[in-house]
Amino acid sequence: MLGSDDYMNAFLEAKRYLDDLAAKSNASVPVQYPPEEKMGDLALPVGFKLAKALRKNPQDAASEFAEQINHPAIQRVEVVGGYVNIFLKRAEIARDVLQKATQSDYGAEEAKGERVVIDYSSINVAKPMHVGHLRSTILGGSLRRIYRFRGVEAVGINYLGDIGTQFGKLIVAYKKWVDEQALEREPIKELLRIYVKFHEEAEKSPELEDEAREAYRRLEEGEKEYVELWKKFRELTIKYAEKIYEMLGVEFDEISGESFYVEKARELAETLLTMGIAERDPETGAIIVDFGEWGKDVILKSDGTTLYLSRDLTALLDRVERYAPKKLIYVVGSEQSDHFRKLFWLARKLGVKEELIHVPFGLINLPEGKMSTRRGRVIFLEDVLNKAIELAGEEMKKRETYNEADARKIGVGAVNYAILKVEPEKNITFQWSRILSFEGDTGPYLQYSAVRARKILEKADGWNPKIPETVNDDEWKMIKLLARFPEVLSDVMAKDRPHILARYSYELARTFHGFYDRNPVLQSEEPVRSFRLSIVKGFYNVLSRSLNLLLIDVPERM
RNA sequence: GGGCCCGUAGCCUAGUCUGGAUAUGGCGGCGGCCUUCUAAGCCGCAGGUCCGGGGUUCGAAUCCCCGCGGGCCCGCCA
Repeated sequence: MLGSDDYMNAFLEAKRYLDDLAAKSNASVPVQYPPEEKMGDLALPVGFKLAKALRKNPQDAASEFAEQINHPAIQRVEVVGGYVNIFLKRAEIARDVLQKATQSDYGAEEAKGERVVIDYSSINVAKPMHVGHLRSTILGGSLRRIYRFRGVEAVGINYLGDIGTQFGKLIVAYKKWVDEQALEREPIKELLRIYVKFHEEAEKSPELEDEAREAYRRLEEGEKEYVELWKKFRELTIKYAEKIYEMLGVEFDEISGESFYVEKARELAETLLTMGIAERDPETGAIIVDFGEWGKDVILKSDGTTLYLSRDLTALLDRVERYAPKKLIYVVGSEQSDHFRKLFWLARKLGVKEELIHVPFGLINLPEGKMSTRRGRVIFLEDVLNKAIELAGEEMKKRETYNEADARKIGVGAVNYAILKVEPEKNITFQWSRILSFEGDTGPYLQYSAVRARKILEKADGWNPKIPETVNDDEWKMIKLLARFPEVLSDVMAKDRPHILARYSYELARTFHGFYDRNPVLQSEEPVRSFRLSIVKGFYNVLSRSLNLLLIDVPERM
């Protein structure tokens, strides 16, 4: 299993001990974290289930269960109703957790030679990136980092939409209307301009559509001039997108594209036909697949050209062959759920055994409705990022901490966190005020807590690994949260949902702000000073790692 | 008509997989806290039919069924 866990610390070991104990007693209940400090550190609602079997009331059943609890890290046990509340030995746990959480590789795992392939961003050639592209791009980029940190070789693929009839339109438009100077300055904006112009003109002169079809046909046949233009569009797009990816902190291992798979997809469609998985439509001659209750789908058009289902299937097989991954992950909008269901079904028919995961996410809409690039109802990604950076800069100037590099980190951090913290399935209505907010549950709030921590560490000249006899509630809450970091990462990988890490990071930062406010570090007497410094160090280590995994950098100052 | 997703305070949101203690936080509102490590912070107050109705269960925001509202998809676009 991915993310198996040889990462234990004393806290998680105690938790696992209780898990096993509950499992053995025929009352398998998950160990939970009690809502309040006075209810202990871990809890097992085990009494209710045992009551029937033991013919006792839940309280007595829980008491009987509690008698067998015997673990060196457990201080004491309280039975309340059907609950067994566990209180841990704070100092002992703290020593072990801090020892581990202050290591820079805390939460990482040894390389196991496993591999995953992640498909994300996958933009269309010659189209600008808008806020709608944020989710796939950031979710995928974050997952790639998380897997890699956990010792899994994640291969990030940007699978470009680089074929389709729009390229016929684009070629016609280019030859008629392109402004070379504008193309030099802002290539993608110019390509968008002529593409929009094509549609306007085609309203008046429908023969343009025929020209475009003809141009596309010649492109597919490999006419040199057209292929060169197509290559140019592709390269300009990649260059343009790379700038945005760099800003966002998103990396890829491979830039691929649908065009790579056209020929093989055609062959594959024929193969599916001979295998009896697909059939030829007697009326049109197209090759179709009957998915039963999901309906039918064309995989090879009647004119012999391929469709995205056949190309995606070919690409999937190619990825399996080249990378031999444990699983293949597609971070693609939920409107394509049916597509992936069919794609995976076909892959299974062809003997693919690897885990196939579609990570779906909802739309990003504007308050006035759906985005539409052609109608100009769209918010471009670079505009959002620039605005966020500008605003972050203004905030810094108020505090006299302004510097360009940190303003960028804060602005981008606000945007990335705003997207990553939300459960992916939900639709998001894009609102400037929300994404540009720097207070409360935001990226800058997390960054600020990290900056505060680092400032303390910079001022400290050193400390000893000492643990005082008593650990107060603020300190203890920090210890317990730090202890959970490896478990959180495992959960994220099991579900392929980075928002779990975002929520954890926020809780950690919030807890730290409270700790910071009530517990002086540098001015404290030993051994409290050293202890708190270790907590700050562990916090900084874990939070900055979490932020890194969420594509957020920690500023120097803010 | 069919399929998938979402519905938790004025707004946004966690928890739903794996049922368990008075439902998590944020924004906005009100009230406190800067002579001590950065107030992008901290503390407190107000604010809830967890969409509705049934069912299962000792126990349901969570599981099942029936509805309602919103979004997306439904063979030669991707």
